[in-house]
Amino acid sequence: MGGGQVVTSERRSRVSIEDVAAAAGVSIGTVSNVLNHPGRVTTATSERVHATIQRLGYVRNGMASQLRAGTRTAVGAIVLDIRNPFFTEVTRGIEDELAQAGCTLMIASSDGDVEREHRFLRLFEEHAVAGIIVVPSGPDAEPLVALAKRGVGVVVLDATLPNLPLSSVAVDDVEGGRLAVAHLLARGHQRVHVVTGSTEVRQTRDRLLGARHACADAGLDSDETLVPVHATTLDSAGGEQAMGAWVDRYGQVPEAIFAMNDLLAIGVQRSLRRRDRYAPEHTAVVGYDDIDLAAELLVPLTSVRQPTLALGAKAAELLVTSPPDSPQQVVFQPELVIRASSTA
Amino acid sequence: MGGGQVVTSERRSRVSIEDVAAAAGVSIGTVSNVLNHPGRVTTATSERVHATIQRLGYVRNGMASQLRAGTRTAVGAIVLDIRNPFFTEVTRGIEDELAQAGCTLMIASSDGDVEREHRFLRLFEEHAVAGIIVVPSGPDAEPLVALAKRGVGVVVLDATLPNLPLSSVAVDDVEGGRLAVAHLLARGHQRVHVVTGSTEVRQTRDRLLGARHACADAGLDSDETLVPVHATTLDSAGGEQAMGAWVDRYGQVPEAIFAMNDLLAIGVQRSLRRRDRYAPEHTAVVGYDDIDLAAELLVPLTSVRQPTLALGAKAAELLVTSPPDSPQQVVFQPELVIRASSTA
DNA sequence: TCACGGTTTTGAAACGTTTTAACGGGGGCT
DNA sequence: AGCCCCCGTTAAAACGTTTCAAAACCGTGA
Repeated sequence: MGGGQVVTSERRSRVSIEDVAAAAGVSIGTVSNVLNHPGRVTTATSERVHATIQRLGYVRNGMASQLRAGTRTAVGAIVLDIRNPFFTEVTRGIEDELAQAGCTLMIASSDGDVEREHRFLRLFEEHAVAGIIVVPSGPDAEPLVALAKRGVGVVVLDATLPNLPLSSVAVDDVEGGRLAVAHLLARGHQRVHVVTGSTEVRQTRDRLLGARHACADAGLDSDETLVPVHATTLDSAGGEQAMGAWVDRYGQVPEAIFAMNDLLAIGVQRSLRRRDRYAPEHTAVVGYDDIDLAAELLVPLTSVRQPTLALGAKAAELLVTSPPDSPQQVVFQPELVIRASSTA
Repeated sequence: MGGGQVVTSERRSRVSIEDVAAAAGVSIGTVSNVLNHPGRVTTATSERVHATIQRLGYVRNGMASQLRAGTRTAVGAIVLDIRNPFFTEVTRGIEDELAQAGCTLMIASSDGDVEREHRFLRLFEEHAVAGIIVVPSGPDAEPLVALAKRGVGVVVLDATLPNLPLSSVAVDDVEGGRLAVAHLLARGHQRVHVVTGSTEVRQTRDRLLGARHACADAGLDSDETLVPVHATTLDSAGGEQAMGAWVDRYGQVPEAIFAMNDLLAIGVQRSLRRRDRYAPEHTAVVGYDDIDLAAELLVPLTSVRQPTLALGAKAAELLVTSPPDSPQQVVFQPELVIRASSTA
């Protein structure tokens, strides 16, 4: 052997377990044992094999390995928008928890597009992930149930599907919406403009419902009090565009605005500012998520805080531990963080 | 058939191509053909097979498929910090470009930890990705070269490794550092405190070098002009901690600060503000990356803008198109965006 | 010396696909 | 009628592992 590794410059096919076995003068099974059951093998052979592996630069083919052993170690996560700090923070919570179980996370962004979500679901399933943590883009949970039926672990994140056999982790969005709007009403505002994305998304619907509860609690007619403003995307550009269009159309600025997330709220602030129409003392803005930077914006943003890390960690925990036939539903409570944008 | 799908509640093993073949009354090969070479098969059988697939809820096992066919469709990306908007933006650029090639992206965050980076490199290689786009955490590129030698596509992102056989995409960080510090010096500052992460990271070293060039251009001794302040993490918490410790120790506030990224800069602003020592007219701050929110901070942040989307897209393009034996190195130019944090 | 228990090692089967070469059955052509 | 060729289909080999039953080994006690 000695010096044989120069021949390895063969670019084509990766070196396989068979090559290692041949070079080390043992059988394929032994090499496999060295890798997977170190106890079953003499330290002498173990060392020899390890040396050979090193020398040839062998790397186990995970496809084949998983195909045969059925071990699934990767977990997929589908979030609504990877650029939203809320989701990356949640992602962090998931990853930390998964690391303890020896799993790794691959992340995909559905951009709120049901089509894309389905594509990624299929992709992950084809790649035989151990499980999928998904923030649903639409109300139709049927594909998820089917997925679970086929034996893939599924945890629904940031949504509750009460009468379905799926584990889920969520924050009480009805309460969040109520907190936000109750705050605005308590400060004497008569009318609240609500900047939303698609109302297909459950978060939006629940927060709107909470907003209506707040109106009812204050003895107001919610249909008169709440005015929807529709944004096409859920990021700052979407908020800017939506509020800008509204202002341009009606020639005035709302007295109170509740945005479905902080990025939208920031977009709202931006659009008013660009038009020289932003006076925090005349226009109250409340966001949602309480992203890290909310406190340090030009006008610090009042926002509904969600326990992001805990949310992600719990989702991962459920995925890893909970038996598929007894799904569990966890709901966290949100918290209102009051800052200058609503109290100037 | 009708109603037969209820029996599918068989929880255990997923339905395989063999089951479909049996149920449809054709051979395994034919089912495979229906899936992969629709042209080779009669529309009649095709329809029958498709119906069966639908009925049984068959999903192709990607592991086995890739094992046999060698088709690799997934691409891995390892970034320094997934919570940094700069990287998620780059990620978006990658994904958009990859989508055109029919590939999908899985993302991992190394947190600047060489150990973690290696783990993910190994993981991706084991999962037989088509290629890996990596933002290196350390100066040692040897593992990457070895990886490329083994036939995995590798593109180095946000780093240039001139004398190595790897494609890379980067922004001229020397120029970026020069721009930032030249701006501060031009505004009459005598001393610039530079908030850095690990100097192992090339970005840091290059930007420091650029900073020194700026000093030289201004006829100043860079060792006297530039004062390093070390942060342990590259996020806002790291910046806050580092600058806070510095201020507490020396009892004064620097006149000019150049932070290695915007999150650090925001942390710096936060730490000064928390101590009631932040007066933008007395302390100039310049960040790096020009994240989306930089313009809308309490004190809008002067920053060095990098072409994030183009960066990601180019990396993906190189990965997909460039032949492994003729690596290509692309360098973009940064741009200084001046705001109130340095000109109050 | 031999049978024996225990540890290492081996060979072959299996995982679920894709692929290739062989196969059979119709036309169209002579 | 016979031949050939083409098209759709099939059986079997291959992909790179893990696993499991069986074989080889090794020192021991009889």
